Formats: sequence, C-alpha cells, structure tokens
Amino acid sequence: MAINKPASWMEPRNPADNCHYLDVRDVIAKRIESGELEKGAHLPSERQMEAATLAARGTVRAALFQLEAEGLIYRKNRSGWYVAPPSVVYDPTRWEGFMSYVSAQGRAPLTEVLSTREISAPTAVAEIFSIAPNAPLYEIRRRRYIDGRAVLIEKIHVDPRLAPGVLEHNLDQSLTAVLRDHYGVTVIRNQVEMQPCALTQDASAALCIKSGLPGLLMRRISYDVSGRVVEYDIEHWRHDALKISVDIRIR
Amino acid sequence: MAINKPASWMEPRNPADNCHYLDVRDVIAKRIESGELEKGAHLPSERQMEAATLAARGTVRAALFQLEAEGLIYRKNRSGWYVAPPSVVYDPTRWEGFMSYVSAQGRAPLTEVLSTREISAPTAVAEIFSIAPNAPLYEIRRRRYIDGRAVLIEKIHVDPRLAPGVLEHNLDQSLTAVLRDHYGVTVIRNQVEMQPCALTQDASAALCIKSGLPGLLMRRISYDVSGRVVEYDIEHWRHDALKISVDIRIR
DNA sequence: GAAAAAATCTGGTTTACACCAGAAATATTT
DNA sequence: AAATATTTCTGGTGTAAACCAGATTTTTTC
Repeated sequence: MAINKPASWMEPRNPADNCHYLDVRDVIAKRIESGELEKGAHLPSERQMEAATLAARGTVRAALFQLEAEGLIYRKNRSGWYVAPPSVVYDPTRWEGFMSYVSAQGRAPLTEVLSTREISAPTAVAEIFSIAPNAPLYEIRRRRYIDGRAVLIEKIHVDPRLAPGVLEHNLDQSLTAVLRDHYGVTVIRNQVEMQPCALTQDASAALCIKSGLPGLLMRRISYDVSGRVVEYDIEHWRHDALKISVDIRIR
Repeated sequence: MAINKPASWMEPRNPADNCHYLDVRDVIAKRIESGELEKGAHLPSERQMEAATLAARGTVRAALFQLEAEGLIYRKNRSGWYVAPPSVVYDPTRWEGFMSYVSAQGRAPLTEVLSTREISAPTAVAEIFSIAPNAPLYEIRRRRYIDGRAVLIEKIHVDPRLAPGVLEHNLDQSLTAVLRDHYGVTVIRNQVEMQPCALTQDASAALCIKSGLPGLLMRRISYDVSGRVVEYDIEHWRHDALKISVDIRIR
C-alpha cells in the first residue's frame, strides 16, 4: 500500500532535531522524489498512514502540511491528498500570456469566464486608473486551469473608454489579444507584483481549496503607449503552481 | 495585555466556515493591521492567548501558523511570536545588489561572511560552470540581515580562473563589485529563479528558524561578456522577507 | 557589583479522542 | 440499465494533557 516500515525509519535521522513529524515527511518525500508515487497519485488516507507509521494522526497531518508548504503535495477539498504536478515556469519579463507559456511547457491551459459585469470603480482601483471614483469600469472574473487543475482565479478591470463593449467578446482567450485585435490597444508596459498571501474566502472557494491556505498574490497593471492604464489584474494563485524565472541582460 | 474579549469575537464571522482557529486568526490579524500591535512587537505567549481566547492551545497555534504563512507574524526559536516587519521589494530586472536595494528602502542591510573555502566542484555545479567535475571552485557562505533580522543565507560559487584569490578580499560587501573592481569581470547577464521550498537543516539553523519551515529558494547564475559563468548563487530566504516587483516595457 | 546557579517561561512535539460535513462508493429502488 | 438513497470514507476542527529543550529571568553566591 504505502508507508509501512514499522519503525525502522526512526534511526537514520539527523540527531539535531528529534521531530517525529519530519521523519514521516521524509518517508513520503522520498517516495515522491523516487517516483514511487507518481505525479497526481492519490496518497493513502491519513488514517492509513497513521496506522502504517505508528504516529498519531496529528503528527501525520503535521508532516502533510509541511509537504504541502513545500509544494510537493496538495489536497482536494475533502477527497484526499495528491502528489503535486510540476509547477509551471513564469517569466514576468516575457510578453507571453498564460495560455501561451503554459502550453509551451507541454501543459494544457484552460480559461473559464466566471462572470462579467460593469461596476463603479472603488476608490483604490479608481486611483490606479486615474479616473474618478465610481466611474464605470468593466470587471471580468476568470478561473484558469493547468491540466485540469484550477490554479488561479483572477479579477480583471478594464477601462470602458478604451474598450467599449469588450464584455461582448469571447474572453476565454487572451484578453490582451482581444484588446489589440478589436480595439487597437497595445500594451507596452507591465508592472507585476508578487507576494505570498492567504487565499481569500472566494478565491479558495473558486479553487476548491480549504479557505485560508497560503497562496500567491499577483497584481499586474498594463499600460498603453500613452501611459494610460489598460488593464488592472489581480490574480490569486495556488502557491505550488508556479515558479518564477527571469533572464536579464544588460543592454 | 492583549486579546481578552471573552468570546465576543465569535459573532462577526462569515457563516461559510465555522473554523474557530480562523476566528482567532482574524482577531490577531486585525490588531496587527490596525497598528495596535506594532511591527516587531512581541505577541502574548500561546498560553496567555489560550486563556484569553478560550480556545485550546492547538487551536491558537493553528491560527499562528496561518498568520505565519501569510507573512504577518514570525517566530524566534523558542522565544516567542513577533509581528513581522514589512517585506522588502526586490526587482530581479534591476542591476542592484542586496545592500543597495535594501538601504534604498530605508532599511538597514548587513552582510556577514560565514565561511570561505576552496572546494572541488560537485557534478551539478560543474555542469553549470561548464568545467570538469571536481575542478577547483571557491565557495562563499554568507548570511544577510535586514534591520538586524537574518533574512537569507547564501552559498556562492565562483570560478577561481576568473577571480584567483578572491577569498582574500573583504566579502562583507557586494561580491559583484569586488569582481568588477579587482578582476575586471563584469556581469552582463543574470538568470534568476525563484520557488517556494522548505528550509534545509543548515539554512534554518543559520536563520535561527525552526527547521523545515517554508522559505523561498532563489538561484542566480551570472554571466560575463563572453558568456562564461561568473557566479552561481543559491539563496534561501525567509518566505516573508521579500516581495517581487517587476516593471517591464517593450523596447 | 559581578558571576554563577536555579527556577520559570516559551515554543515544539506527540498522543488520543470526538464530532462534523462533504466526497465517494455501495446498495437499493425504479 | 439508470436514477436514487444510503452507508462509508476522507479530511477539517477542536480539546486536553504531557513532556522536552532552549531562552529568559530571577535568585543566589562569590
């Protein structure tokens, strides 16, 4: 089944820490790294591991949380623990959209529009767009998948003056492409910001994740040639879904 | 002292989740965000909070772990929980070293050399440098601080052929500057990679952090004009110490 | 007053139960 | 065979109690 060495894995530990849960962690980690447990594989249940490792369930869970923080495993709501697929590499300096860089890495991207509507700009957002508070603004909420796993939820704000009626278009694809092709709006500057966060209630619900789990918050502001803000995007990512990679040369 | 509303904070919760520990989290989070608990402030002890919140210690700890993952608080080994200072903004596209961008943000950077030695290149590292396995290589281990808090530990590899005797120099400063000023080696390309990780035994020990806590792994490869690898740097960061920000324009 | 020893406080870890709600599998009914 | 009800399984949460080892503070000793 998995994990059933009685207590033999107690010995080869580093004497520095005497943390049982890190032992359990190591056992599982090794099985994943060795490929014994394949990507996406379903781990045995916590109670099975409890019996197999002779550790209390709380200890087993501590180990699972640790592995989750490391991005090695993840959980589906109440269905179980799974081996995490490899993360996708993202280079913020490249002018590539989600669909593009995900498929370039041999993974299957998918975008789903959750909702579109016209709102009146909240103060904070209005400031970014340099428009009056409560001015009209489009809001698009989307969910994106990699290989069938929901990895991020995003809320995009667009200025209706730059792209009137954009909500009528098909938004399952690159929004930047739609803006370029239908409105002649070209993005020439991107401001990207990333930081760890806790997933908000709605984000975690949309990602089928337990509320409050750590995630990655990415904010992106896109500008056009004349310096106008075209798009303000707030993305909540699974923390284990991407890796950042930047390649820079002096010009 | 702090947190002593008997059970009044039970009401204003979102009815979706009935997670007690998120209630405790919210109370503490609010006190931090409102500024009632200042940056760097020492939180009451877990046992005090246990009594004050009427929740079991395990529940209190769950809340603390949550806040830690969010980067709002951190802990010193066995001394207690503290409010986390604001994170530092790092822009991988800028040609600025640690000392430079940290002080530019009004924070006090500090670098401490832990060890320097000559090693024979492990296979993986040798590949990066395009040298023979076991070829000589310099290894520098440093620890860096922001406002007195250790935030990262790094291991730098340097090719002795490019910078013979570099270990004799003062390495408390920017290594890139030393290479430039004393060896005429200029870095013109940087390859940076970031991903969440679990802090290794030695990293966590050096950072005075409980072993196994999540962190951020940053790898940097620096190239000179002729495409030679000048420097290979592996950095283990506290996950709450930095924020990534990139500003890109089409050329 | 300074150094050393002792008591106390703090997080760190583990155990063992108990109960809940959603997911999944199974048995039942139509 | 398909739709439906039921049972079982899975993680999610909370409690209470112990014990450890390093940090810190207090007390004692010199």
